[in-house]
Amino acid sequence: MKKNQSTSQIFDLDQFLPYLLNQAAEMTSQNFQTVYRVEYGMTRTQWRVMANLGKFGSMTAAEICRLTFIEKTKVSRAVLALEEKGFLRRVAVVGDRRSERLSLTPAGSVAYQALGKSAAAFDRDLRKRLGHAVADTLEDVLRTLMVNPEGVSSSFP
Amino acid sequence: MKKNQSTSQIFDLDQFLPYLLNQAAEMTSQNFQTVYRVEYGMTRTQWRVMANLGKFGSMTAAEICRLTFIEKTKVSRAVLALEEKGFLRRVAVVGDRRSERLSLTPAGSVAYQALGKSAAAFDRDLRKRLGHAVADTLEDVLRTLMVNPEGVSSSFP
DNA sequence: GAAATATAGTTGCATATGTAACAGTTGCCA
DNA sequence: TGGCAACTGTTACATATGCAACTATATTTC
Repeated sequence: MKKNQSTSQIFDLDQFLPYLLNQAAEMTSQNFQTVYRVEYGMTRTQWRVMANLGKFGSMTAAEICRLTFIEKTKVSRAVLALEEKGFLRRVAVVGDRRSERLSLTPAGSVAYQALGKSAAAFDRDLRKRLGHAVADTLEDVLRTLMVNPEGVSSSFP
Repeated sequence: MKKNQSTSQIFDLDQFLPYLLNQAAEMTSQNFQTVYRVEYGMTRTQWRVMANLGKFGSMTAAEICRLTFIEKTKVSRAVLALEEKGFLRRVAVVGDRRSERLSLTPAGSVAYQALGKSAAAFDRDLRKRLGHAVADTLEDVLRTLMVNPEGVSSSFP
């Protein structure tokens, strides 16, 4: 691998936040993936949807979209898949026949608890490797970022 | 959206680093995506590969994999696509006939410069929205994380 | 209160991706 | 040397995803 000296650097990848975040996300997710995949035949999207339902109890698909930044078609299909596995149920929303309130079934909750336990163990392991100070800082910053999403998706390009 | 009080929380999504990183990555990447997609018909993977070649001048596919945590088949296909667009060329490595040294063609460099310019603008915009202090902290931590990947992919599960 | 506009969610189709299996090459070491 | 393990990169096939278009329902606006 040879460093490129020729071009005047307008742009340095190492400072590009979306890129850094992608790397980090990929790096940290890659191993946990095998847990929900081999044990429950779930995809990342399905796990993410399940985790949100586990946390919030019940939500509509649109709420999941807004909260997770996952595309609505991806959510739609994840919901269908989770329903077919018997992990999720839909209940009509009174007063709005467009949307449905989603929640985990008992079986879904059991799976969520089990996965959650693995996830917690994975997270502890990860934090140990990163160092607790770094991990805590990272968590704070990411949470700040999550809390202020308003501007992020607005004006570009 | 109704908060779930019933289950004793073994696991809180808000503290799960891989999840937070995924959200953040998705959130920040979503808009920039349209730039390389509509202007060059490129995918995220292709852009990531190109950006690395732009930065490092020349690398093998395996080096890209190690550096970016992108799967080798994904890299393989991105390389093929970039080659077909005329953005990338392969040169045999002397002394090892398994691998090829990859680099951008002049056309590829031009595209990279243009995308880099857009990316830099996007990043400035993002940092402004996050606040510079937060953005700088985030960058530092992510870079720290990148520099110490050794442990991350090792022991779990 | 009718028409225009916005929203929730799904579907069709092309494309991208993941996993496993593979071919070819190299390194090791007995 | 020979043979086995490790490595680089590609391919096959099933699955997941992205985008646009669509249905159905709500909301706004005049």
